[in-house]
Amino acid sequence: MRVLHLDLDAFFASVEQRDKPSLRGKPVIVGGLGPRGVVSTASYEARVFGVRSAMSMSEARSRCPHAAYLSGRFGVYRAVSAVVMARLRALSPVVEPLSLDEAFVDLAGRDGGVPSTADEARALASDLRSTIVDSTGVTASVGVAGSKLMAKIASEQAKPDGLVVVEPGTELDVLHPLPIRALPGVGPATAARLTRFGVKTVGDLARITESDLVDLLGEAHGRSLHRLSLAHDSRPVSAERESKSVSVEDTFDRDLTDPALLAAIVARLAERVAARLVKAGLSGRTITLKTRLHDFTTLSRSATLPAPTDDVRVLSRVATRLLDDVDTTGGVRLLGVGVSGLSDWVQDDLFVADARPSRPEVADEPDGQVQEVLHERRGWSPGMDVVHAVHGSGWVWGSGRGRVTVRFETASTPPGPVRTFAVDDPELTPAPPPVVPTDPLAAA
DNA sequence: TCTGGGGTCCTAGGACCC
DNA sequence: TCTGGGGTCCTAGGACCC
Repeated sequence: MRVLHLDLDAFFASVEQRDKPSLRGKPVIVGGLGPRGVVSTASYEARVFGVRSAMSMSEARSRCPHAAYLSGRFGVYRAVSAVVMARLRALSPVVEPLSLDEAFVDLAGRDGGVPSTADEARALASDLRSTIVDSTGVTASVGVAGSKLMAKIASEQAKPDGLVVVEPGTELDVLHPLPIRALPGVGPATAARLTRFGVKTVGDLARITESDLVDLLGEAHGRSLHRLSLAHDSRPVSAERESKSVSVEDTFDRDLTDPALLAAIVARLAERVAARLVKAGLSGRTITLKTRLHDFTTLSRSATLPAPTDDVRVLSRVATRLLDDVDTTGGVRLLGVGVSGLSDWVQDDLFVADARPSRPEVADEPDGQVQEVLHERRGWSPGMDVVHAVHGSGWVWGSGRGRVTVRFETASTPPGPVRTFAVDDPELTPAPPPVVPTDPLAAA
């Protein structure tokens, strides 16, 4: 019983009820209040009416018109969460937060070590729950078990405001009667597939061979679900996990079509991403533009730079250029900009067009590094304007490993063809920066 | 007035390299 | 002019989680 899982009950709604006594005992729904909002958290009083997380606000309003609807105060939630996480770290230094309201704790890192009896585990978890409600005013449900899987399932069963300890040897008794959706990694699509094969419970799943499951769900998913169905779970609780991507996105109240407006929004999203990268001391190589169209189809377009950046000009340039590859004429409901391939350093000023390679020329590079040196000398990066002796003018679409991809534009047939060159192609040279258009958002 | 925003992980195909 | 296989990088999409 070395893993503890804690989950704050209806967290956002509980904080609101804590801070505003008139909301206590009443249905409270926190989420987006705009025309396209969804429910983030529903209090237990609201769940009685069938209101659930991720439900559209319009549906929530029709199910529970008398509820209090709130947009949420994330600064407050973060502060409450920090108090809770501190309490957990006081228990054991090995704490893995999953979100503001949830975390695993490895009790092996605790002073007294892993609790050896169920009674000891119960006493420990019970103290923790009291401490949390006393220090934050919100209740928590806790599960204690031998693995992450079982601890999480236990806390789910403990909800709300409860405690469940899974004793060693009883795992399959707890697990096998549950519906497959109880397993982490079984969402609507996987559940539908499995149901077609007559698999409804975790016990049913456990009777399928690993190779059949791999055939059905793919290598990684099949193997992992097979193990989980047998309560085999050796995933460690990991305190420090580095982030792999940073992104921002906005859904609009109505679909947008004006290309200049869309471009200005993308530039603004890029600014927000850049600000977050800078604040976190991160930079990234791959820039992704996400577009959700009027019919909810979602597209992504990405470009990878030769080296990481956190420069707002580069991010903005590349992201707006990626938008050119998307047909937005039918209307766009969401735009997003993300950065991945993160490092905790920035290669200074390498891609700034007007401050380009005053880079030291490296002599005597070993063969394996020649390509990288070419990258640095040329400084090709997506978004940069270029001229090619044969194909005319265009802009850099992507680059990597000794090649650079260029999209050529012509006045008559935008967008023009995409062609790939060696990074050191002498026919390919940087073009002067284009005239910056005025910001349509300023006018709007 | 169906369907947010922030993430993670996986797959598959093509390019490229050995 | 005949056939491979493995490995990495990149892109796009999808499932899933809170």
